[in-house]
Amino acid sequence: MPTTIQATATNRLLIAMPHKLHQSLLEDCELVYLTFNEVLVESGERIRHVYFPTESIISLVMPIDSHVSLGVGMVGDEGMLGISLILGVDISPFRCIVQGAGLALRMKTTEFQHHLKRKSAMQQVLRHHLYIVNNQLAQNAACSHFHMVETRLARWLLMTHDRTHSQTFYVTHEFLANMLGVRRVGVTKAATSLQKQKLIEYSRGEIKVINRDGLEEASCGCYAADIAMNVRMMGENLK
Amino acid sequence: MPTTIQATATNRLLIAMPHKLHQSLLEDCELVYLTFNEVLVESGERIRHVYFPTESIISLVMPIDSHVSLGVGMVGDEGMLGISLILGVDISPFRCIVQGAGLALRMKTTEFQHHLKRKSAMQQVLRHHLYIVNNQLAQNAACSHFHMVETRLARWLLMTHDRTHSQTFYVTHEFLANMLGVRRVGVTKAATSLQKQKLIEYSRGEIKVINRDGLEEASCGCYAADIAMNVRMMGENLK
DNA sequence: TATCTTATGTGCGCTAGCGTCCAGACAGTC
DNA sequence: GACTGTCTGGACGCTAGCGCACATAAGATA
Repeated sequence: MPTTIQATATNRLLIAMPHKLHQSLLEDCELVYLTFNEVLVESGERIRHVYFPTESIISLVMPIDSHVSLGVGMVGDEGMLGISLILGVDISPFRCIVQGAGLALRMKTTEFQHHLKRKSAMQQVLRHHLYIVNNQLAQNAACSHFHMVETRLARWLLMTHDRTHSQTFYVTHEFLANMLGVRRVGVTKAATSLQKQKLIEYSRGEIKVINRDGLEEASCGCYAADIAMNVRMMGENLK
Repeated sequence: MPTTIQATATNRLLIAMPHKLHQSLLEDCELVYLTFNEVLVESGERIRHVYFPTESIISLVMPIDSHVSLGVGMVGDEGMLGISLILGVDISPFRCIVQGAGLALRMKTTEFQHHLKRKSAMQQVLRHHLYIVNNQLAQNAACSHFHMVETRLARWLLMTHDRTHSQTFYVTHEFLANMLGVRRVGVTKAATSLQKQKLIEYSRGEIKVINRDGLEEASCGCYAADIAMNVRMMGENLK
C-alpha cells in the first residue's frame, strides 16, 4: 500500500517551507526505499539525486587513507543529502551511506537546481540547514579527537535514536567502527559496557535503547551541544 | 607609509570578483593590523566585522570542554572570516584567532550584508569558498583523529607557509598545541624531530622552513588533498 | 543434521599521547 | 648585573586504543 506510506512520509526540512513550495517540491519527488549499507554517493562523485529522508538515516562519511574512514555527519528527517548544491557545487565531499534502512523522498539534481533558482524561501531554509551541518562537522572533529569511544558511541546512538521512529534499529559493531573511526573490537567493548549499565540491549545488530536518560549522561557534551544548535537554528518545531 | 601598504595589500577572494565589485568592496573596507593571538570573534558570538586577510592569517578554532580546543580551519589571503554570513547567520561557530600577525581588510557586517544582497557575482565566489571551508572541516576531522602529531604538524606548517609571504613566521609550541589539540610537550617532540631532519629551524617562536619538499613528504596526505581541492574549486590562479 | 556466514567476545603485547613536574635557556626590564 | 617572564626540552608512570589472532554463538543454507 504505497499510497498510505506516501501519506505518512514527511521530512521536516520540507515541512519548514511554505506550503505551496512544499507541494511543488513533492510533485518532483519520488518515494524510494533505501537499504542498509547502500552507498548513495561516493566521495568526490557527482550528486545525481538529492534525498530527503523520511524514515531512513544517511551517514556522511569522510574516507581517508586506504579503507579508513570517519563519520562526520548524520542526516535523518531533519535534513537532506545534497545540501552542497546550494553552494553551486554538485560534487559530494563525503561518502553518503545508508545507516538506517527506510523510505526517503528523492529528486533529480537538475530539478532540484531548478527549484533552487526560483524559490528564495527554499534557499533560506536550506542555508540554515547547511549552517547546522557545518557545525556538526566542527563539533565532530573535536569530539572524535578528544572523547573516548564509549561516550562517542553513546552520542552516536542517541543521534540515531532521535532520527529513528522506533525503539530499536539495526547497526552492527563493524558499521559503528567505521563511523567512529575505531576498531570493531573497540566498539564491542564500549557496547558491552553500555549494556552492562542497562542503557542499551543488543543482539546481532538489533540495538534497543532501554534507558535514554542514562545514555545521555553517558554521552559527551557534544550531544547536548548538537541539540542546542538545532533548536537555536530551526526553532522548537524541529525538536 | 600606509598608502603604499594599502596599494600592495590584496586578498585573492576579492581579486576573484569582477573589477567593479572589487573596487566597490574596497571602498567600504578599512585596513587594519591584526596582532598575534588576538581573538577576533569568540565562538557563538555575533560577527561584527568580516575580515579579508592580506598578509595576516586567522585560525578557526573549535573550543570543546574546558580549555581544550582544536584548530579546524585556516584563513589567509585566499579566504575570509565571516563566510557564514552568506548562509544568513551572523553567529560564528568558531573562535577566530590571529595566528599570523599582519594586515587585513575589514568591513562592517551590516555593509557586507548590503553588498551580498545586491551582488550575485559576489555570492557565487563566496559560495565556492564556503564549500572549500566545508571540506577543510571534514578533512581536518579525519586528519586529527587518525594521523600522528608529527605529520599533522608538518601539514600545519605547510598550510601556514602557503599563506605567509616570508620564509619565517612566529608561532610558539604552546600555540601549536592548541591548534593540534595535543600537549605542548607533544609539539616540542614533533618539532624537534622535524628540526633534526633539517626540514625546519626554530628558536623561541621564530619558525623557518628550510626544506619545503621534505616537509611535504613528512606531512600526511591531507595537505595534498587540501591543495587539490583548492585548485579544483578556485582555478589555477589561486595556486 | 552438517556446514557456512555473519556477528560478537577475549586475550596479549605494543605505542602514541597524556598528566605532571622540573630544568635549562633566552630576552627584556629594573 | 640581578630578576622575571617566556619558550623549549626531558623524564616518568599511566592509559586508551591498536594490530592481530583466535573463540564462541546465532542464523542461514543445504
